[in-house]
Amino acid sequence: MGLTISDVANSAGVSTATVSRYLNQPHLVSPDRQERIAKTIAELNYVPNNMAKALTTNQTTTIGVIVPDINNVYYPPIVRGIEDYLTECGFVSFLCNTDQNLSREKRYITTLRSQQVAGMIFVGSRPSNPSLSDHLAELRRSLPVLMVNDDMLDGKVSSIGSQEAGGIYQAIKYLHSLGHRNIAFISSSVPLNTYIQKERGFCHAMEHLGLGPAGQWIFRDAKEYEAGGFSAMKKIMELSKAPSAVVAATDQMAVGAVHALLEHGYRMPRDYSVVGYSNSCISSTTYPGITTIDQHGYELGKQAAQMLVQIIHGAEDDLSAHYLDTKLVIRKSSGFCMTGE
Amino acid sequence: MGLTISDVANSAGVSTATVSRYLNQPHLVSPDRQERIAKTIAELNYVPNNMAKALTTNQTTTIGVIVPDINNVYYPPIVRGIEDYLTECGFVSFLCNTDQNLSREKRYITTLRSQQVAGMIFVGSRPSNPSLSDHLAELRRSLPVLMVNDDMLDGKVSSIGSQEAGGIYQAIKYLHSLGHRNIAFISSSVPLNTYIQKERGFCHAMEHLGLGPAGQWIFRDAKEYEAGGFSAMKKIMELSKAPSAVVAATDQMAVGAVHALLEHGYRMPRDYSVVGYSNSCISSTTYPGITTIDQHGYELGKQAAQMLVQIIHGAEDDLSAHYLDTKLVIRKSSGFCMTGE
DNA sequence: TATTGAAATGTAATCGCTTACATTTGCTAT
DNA sequence: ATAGCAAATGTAAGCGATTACATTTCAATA
Repeated sequence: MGLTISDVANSAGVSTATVSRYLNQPHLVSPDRQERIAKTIAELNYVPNNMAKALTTNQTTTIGVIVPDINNVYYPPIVRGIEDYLTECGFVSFLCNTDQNLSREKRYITTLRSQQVAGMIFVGSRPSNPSLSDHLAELRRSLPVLMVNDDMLDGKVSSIGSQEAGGIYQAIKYLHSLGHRNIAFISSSVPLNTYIQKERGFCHAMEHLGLGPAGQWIFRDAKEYEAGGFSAMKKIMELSKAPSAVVAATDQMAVGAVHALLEHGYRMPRDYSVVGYSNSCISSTTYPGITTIDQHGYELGKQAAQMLVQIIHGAEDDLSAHYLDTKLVIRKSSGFCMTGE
Repeated sequence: MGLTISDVANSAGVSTATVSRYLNQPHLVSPDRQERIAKTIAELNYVPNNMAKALTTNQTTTIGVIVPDINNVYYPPIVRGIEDYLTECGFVSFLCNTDQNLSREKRYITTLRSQQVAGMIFVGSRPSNPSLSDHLAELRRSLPVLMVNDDMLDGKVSSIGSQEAGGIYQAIKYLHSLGHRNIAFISSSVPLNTYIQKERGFCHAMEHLGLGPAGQWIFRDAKEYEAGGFSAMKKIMELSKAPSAVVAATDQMAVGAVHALLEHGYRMPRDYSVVGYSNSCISSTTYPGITTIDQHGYELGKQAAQMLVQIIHGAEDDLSAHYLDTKLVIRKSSGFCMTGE
């Protein structure tokens, strides 16, 4: 505890500079001293003080990871992907939960800046009002920043995400191929870019397939998650012209919808087909398993970390936006349309 | 970017010492200078360099949080609880995933030590071979350390956990009250303390209730999680003397068991009652919802962080082990025993 | 008015490390 | 033998903060 580089230097009978070189550029140290220093370090159980190193070199190997809520099934795979890649590269990550609360986010940014983080990754869709993200564009001017699952600051902050609109399109096309024609979309009125994107994908798909106008089929609830899906589904069931299939903007909403259906005695996929989004763990643990659009969260996180590290190493053509393809995962909540028309 | 305290001092026409005092002990600075310094800091958007502070004061406000896998539904609530409390106290947390891999854990410990963390929290049950945790007892000698959900180093490292044996006892008592007499327990042969504890709770309960000997009713699978529960349940269904209820050591195993039952056409709670452990998100999103033992993960995390902060501030009667009470959460997977005997 | 002491401020050493620059060592080429 | 050079090592300044100690300020008291 509290050993310093000069303790090691003294013990090994060399100068601090030599120890430091051994630690950072071993090839500059003669083999015999390398051995002596190595032995001393092991004996003393010396661990370099990274604070001092950071202070001299003016750079750290810490990254801030800002996430709405690690408790939301959506994020753990992404965070895990980020962490795994960063660890591989010798970085450590600070985890911060904002609950989508702007002032919490700003407070964290200040804290992370004072920690001299080498960069920050913002995970999750952002408010659709772009000015609520101005501070990120500003931040980007002095620090490597990357956004995951939101590209709305295009041209200002690099990002990576999944093809959300495309994923929903995929879902609709799949349902269409099963014979479904009346397809509802469960979204939320919470003003986040992700809902806008997915609704857009829904509208495009419906219109391309000649199932439009799509607007009438979009149901937005003020709540997100299960509760939102549940009450949106209740409204849908009351419609005189009921759809045979429902796509939800998130797996959680899909779960809520499924519960509403089960509660009414409906069965899937006989009476309704339900499709979610993200292939989070809950879509496979529910009964029936929910068909969903896999957004490859873990991979998303890994690539995000990779991009950030590239930016940090200055080896990037700067601003870019990458998109991962989504993949349809078929489970038991969806099937052929049984509504004879 | 890169502003220092002397930039602020110059700008404000005071010495660095005064600025530093303003930042740390404002009452030592006259009101007029406070105002001037505040204004300068705001104008310049100065953020103190915590590396430098850490170096001089020889203490940081960072905590290492070591978790097996943030992607496992068991941990996010705990981590979130930890993070929330730490944030409240002005700390930041490093998140580290070990996958129960000892060398990963040790590597992280070294990294965290070099980051001069003020303390570490180890989340999750540890291997039942106590010598695999010797390094934690050792670590504790030079650093505040706390364990969550494992108390096997009693007397060496403080800990907080849930009453695992008691929780299982609660579950058995509940099933007994519903008329169940033949109750199986799904555990894992992975050598973790948590399984040992829970099996112990199971045996106690069964014997106290006169349902023993309990050993014959314990089914251990080599796998954990859904897969383990699934195959354990398959074996249970093959028994000539089938139980009417099953308790699983984790919610994931319970989910696996439920799937196995559904696959065989059994219905819950008519044919089988199933109970899980931890009240993780999946126990409420499955169908039917799974009766489970709530271990209050979020609260556990909060109190863990609180204990660690106390240890850091030296305000603790040192080594202690706290246990949160568990709570039975009844859902649709359990009910009266329907097996006429 | 001179003295005193508390309050406010400043000066400068220090934390542990890196690194530019200086020095030493040990060859090679003349 | 010796200049010349590369490799290995050492010396010491500096990173941005804190803080012990020194100094200044100024109001209260004699």
